[in-house]
Amino acid sequence: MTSPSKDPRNCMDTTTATRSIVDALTKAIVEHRLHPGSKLAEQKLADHFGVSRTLVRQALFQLAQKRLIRMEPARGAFVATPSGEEAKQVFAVRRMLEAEMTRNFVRNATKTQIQALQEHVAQEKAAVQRGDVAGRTDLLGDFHVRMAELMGNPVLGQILGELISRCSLITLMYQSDNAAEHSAEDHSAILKAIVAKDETLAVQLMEDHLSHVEASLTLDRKLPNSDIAMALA
Amino acid sequence: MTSPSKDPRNCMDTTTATRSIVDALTKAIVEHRLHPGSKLAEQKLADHFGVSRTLVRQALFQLAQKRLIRMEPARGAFVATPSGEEAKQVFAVRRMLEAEMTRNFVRNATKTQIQALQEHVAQEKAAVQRGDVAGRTDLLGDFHVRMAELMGNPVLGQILGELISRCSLITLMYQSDNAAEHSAEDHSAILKAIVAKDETLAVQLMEDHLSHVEASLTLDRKLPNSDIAMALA
DNA sequence: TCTGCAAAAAGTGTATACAGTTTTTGGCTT
DNA sequence: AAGCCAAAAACTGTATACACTTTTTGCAGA
Repeated sequence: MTSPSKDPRNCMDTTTATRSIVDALTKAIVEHRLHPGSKLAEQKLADHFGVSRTLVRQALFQLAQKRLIRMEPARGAFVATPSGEEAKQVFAVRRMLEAEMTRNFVRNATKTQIQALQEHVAQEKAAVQRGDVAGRTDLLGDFHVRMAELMGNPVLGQILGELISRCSLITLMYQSDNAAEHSAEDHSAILKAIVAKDETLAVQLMEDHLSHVEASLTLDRKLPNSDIAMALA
Repeated sequence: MTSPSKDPRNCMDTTTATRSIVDALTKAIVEHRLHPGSKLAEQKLADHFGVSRTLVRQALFQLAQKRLIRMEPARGAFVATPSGEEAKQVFAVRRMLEAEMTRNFVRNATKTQIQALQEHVAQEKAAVQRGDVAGRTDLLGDFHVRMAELMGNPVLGQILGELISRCSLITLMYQSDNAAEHSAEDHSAILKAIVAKDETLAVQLMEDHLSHVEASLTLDRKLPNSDIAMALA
């Protein structure tokens, strides 16, 4: 490349550049288009996004902080392969946060907010029925983030969003059967309890829901997929 | 502190370089040696740490993700000035997490773990009595992180650690009177309830403790300090 | 003296260069 | 043919270069 100065194609917004790479990679990982253990070579990503390695590296560091990838010194970045132990911890934290979140939601939610959740659940059901796997996974996770945001607590929303992203990796690695339809039903039941202002029931259903999702995984199993995938890569 | 000499040999562990900058800046912010709103010029930091701007920038991006600094496009990085609204949200999340954490701790903690916490509280009291402000602040926050780690849940520990770092900034900006001694007493009371295996009381005391810390702040006032400081900078 | 503006200085955003390390490749030995 | 070592290729880690933006400085005019 011998054109050092003016590049006519330089129309990319400055601060948005790194963020858009983070978002694209996050989406690819969460949507399971990048598998756990996959190598993320900097130059290849740079070529793909049409930027230099500098921006790719910044994005990779941020993803590492979100635990969606892991970086090994001098070896590069790989899509994370969370252990069963870590998976249990993530679910434990989610239960802590979401139980209390549900309690507060029952107490303080306005009609408009409840209506927003109802529309969301309707979308979930539609996605499940039309067999839209990608959209379904997205919506099922978004239910929880949406609830956090509706509570007017972006701090909670962001933490929960990151935990849910990690759960996306976890469910991919450890899923035994697909409990997605069941999740949509769980959400519906939780919402019904919220509408009825039954605080105790709503909290209980939320905890049960998360425990059920966790229980549907085989967290105590070996890690066959990722290790073999890496070994063969 | 003078920066270490430039070593021609590559003896610095690769991943440790950026991390050490993050840790140093985090410590400086949490220990209130860098005030909210202060400009963090990249070249100055680079000179101070004896590295290039590249590593400083990586560190700054990570600090921005931890919300300890904010980055404005083309204007640079500044120590964060969390709003009262954000402060309330952080405390709300802490209450959610730590209430449940305390409950689990009462149920599952071993004698060794309780003993570790007791030693920690003893250290707190010592620091308070000898008037060691920096060590005191550090230890008071660490009590909560230590508890999370003792539960065998590093995921929780990290999230809590980041929230507590943010609280350090918050207390600096909004503190009206110094409730540090009172915090040490609170910790002592919580621990007593844990030893007595009184789950309900321990949880209640923890919630009260956090509410008390939050209440000791004047979160609803305008932000005079930081704005003026920045305007005069 | 104060205001306005242009030039300079400083600073950020991105690309590229280069050194050191890891991985791959290819040939040589057994 | 299989295994092992050396050279090459690929890749990561850090520094530097350069374009563009913001801030400061200095001077002319009112």
